Amino acid sequence: MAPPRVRFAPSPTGYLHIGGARTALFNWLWARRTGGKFVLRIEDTDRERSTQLAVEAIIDGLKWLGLDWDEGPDIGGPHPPYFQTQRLDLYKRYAEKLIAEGKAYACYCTREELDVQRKKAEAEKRQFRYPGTCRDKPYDPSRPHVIRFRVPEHGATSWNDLVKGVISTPHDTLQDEVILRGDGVPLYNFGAVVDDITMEINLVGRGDDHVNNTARQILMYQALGYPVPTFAHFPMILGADKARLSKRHGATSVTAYRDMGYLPEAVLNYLVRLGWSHGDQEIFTRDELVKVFDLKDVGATAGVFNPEKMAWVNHEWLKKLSDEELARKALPFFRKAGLPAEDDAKLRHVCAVARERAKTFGEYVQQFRYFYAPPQLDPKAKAKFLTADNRPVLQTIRDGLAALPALETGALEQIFHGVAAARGVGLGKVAQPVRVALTGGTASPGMYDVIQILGKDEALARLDAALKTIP
RNA sequence: GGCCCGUUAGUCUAGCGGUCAGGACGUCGGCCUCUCACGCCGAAAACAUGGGUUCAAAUCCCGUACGGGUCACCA
Repeated sequence: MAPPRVRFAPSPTGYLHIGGARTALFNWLWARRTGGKFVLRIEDTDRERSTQLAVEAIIDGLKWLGLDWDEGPDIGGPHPPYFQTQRLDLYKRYAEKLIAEGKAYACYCTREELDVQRKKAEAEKRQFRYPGTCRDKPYDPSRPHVIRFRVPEHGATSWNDLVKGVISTPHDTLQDEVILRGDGVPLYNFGAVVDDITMEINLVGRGDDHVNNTARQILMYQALGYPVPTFAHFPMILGADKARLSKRHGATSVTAYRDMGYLPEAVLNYLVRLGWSHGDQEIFTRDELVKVFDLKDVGATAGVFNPEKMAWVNHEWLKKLSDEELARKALPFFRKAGLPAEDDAKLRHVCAVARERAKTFGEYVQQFRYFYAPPQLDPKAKAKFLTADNRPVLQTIRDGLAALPALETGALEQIFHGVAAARGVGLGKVAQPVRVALTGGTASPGMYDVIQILGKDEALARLDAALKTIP
């Protein structure tokens, strides 16, 4: 069998959506797995909504995820161009071929006329379908017209969907749909078919929402005299309320997750598990996926996007990175928050303690900004721990620290344990007041780490500041 | 509403006629412990429903309910 040629064909009407990213991922994986080709095509025939900005956003998103294409915009390929609006003559040629063979025809009905009929049908609670008014009218290119595809009136078209099995669509649910607008721009079903034919796409993997387009497209392949590709329809991604995932469910763009401090490996990993599985395995590297991914293992049921699990996956990936990698990747997030972080030993130490405690770089900044900015004193923590009773504890720790030549863990241990022993209390009684003084709150990494990260001067300054708040 | 697709714990899923229905996120409890987190141990939690077929059904068939998709000179 010829190596698969698959494609991702987004319409540039917005950013790269989570759902689109997964569609791209499944196609990409299949191509990489089988040694096939992955083609990127921009379906920009909706001129009202398509923008150059969106094209760039989508390309950015794909690149960030590491989903590289073998043919497409900016790199070209054997079947250019890769923007539909630059292929208009092609659609026209194919449409004329259909007209010449009586498989398509010009329709002179105006939008207004059709709207009237549609309204009437609606009023009568009838299903409106184009009645074939112009089916047998002679072709007069000089009159304003659209081109309609002639659909067989009887019978049904079926195909064996790679993920859903056999699906059949009765022809009487179809209509002679418009394939070319008055201005010569193709409609989705026709444009996609002509492009998939000319780009030699032999496996079409796309979202579930295209199932109802498939029969008409198959009819077009047949009318045009080309082999019908294999189809695979991936289940939808839903929001928590089981409605199709949309903005109101929260962040749905891939780049939003990038900006929140997710790793592309993690986003990919989470997405691939939504609708696909490989035994009990949860964490996959890209290379592993390329080895084991199979379209046959894609499930048929829609899945709910679960941000908590995605965060968990990201955490798993973050935990694998070295302190150096972590620091390098986290740096921009601290900077963006206006914090004076540098790619230095301090940041590496911050990341070392953050690694087990935060799931995204966004959380790194949120949870550990006190390493780079004055602590925000939590009133409840202050009331409980920055008390007159604890003054001697803070003072002793402060003096012990001040006398220390270097902030070695062993030395810090000695100070803290010494104070605890002298007062006959547990370490917690000593550490908590200090923690509040140093970080502003009652939850933080271990005290020795915190002190080492802050450095002697800053630690002393914060202890002094805390002592001043105690009457 | 017509047509199409789907239905295993709150969520993602394994299962492909005989399993104590497995794993993961989340939740709860415990251990560890200077707090938090990590880690480890443990718990609760699912085959939508009614009929068939079969010695045997989460697995096959039909109905019902529920959910989703789609019905444009959008994609």
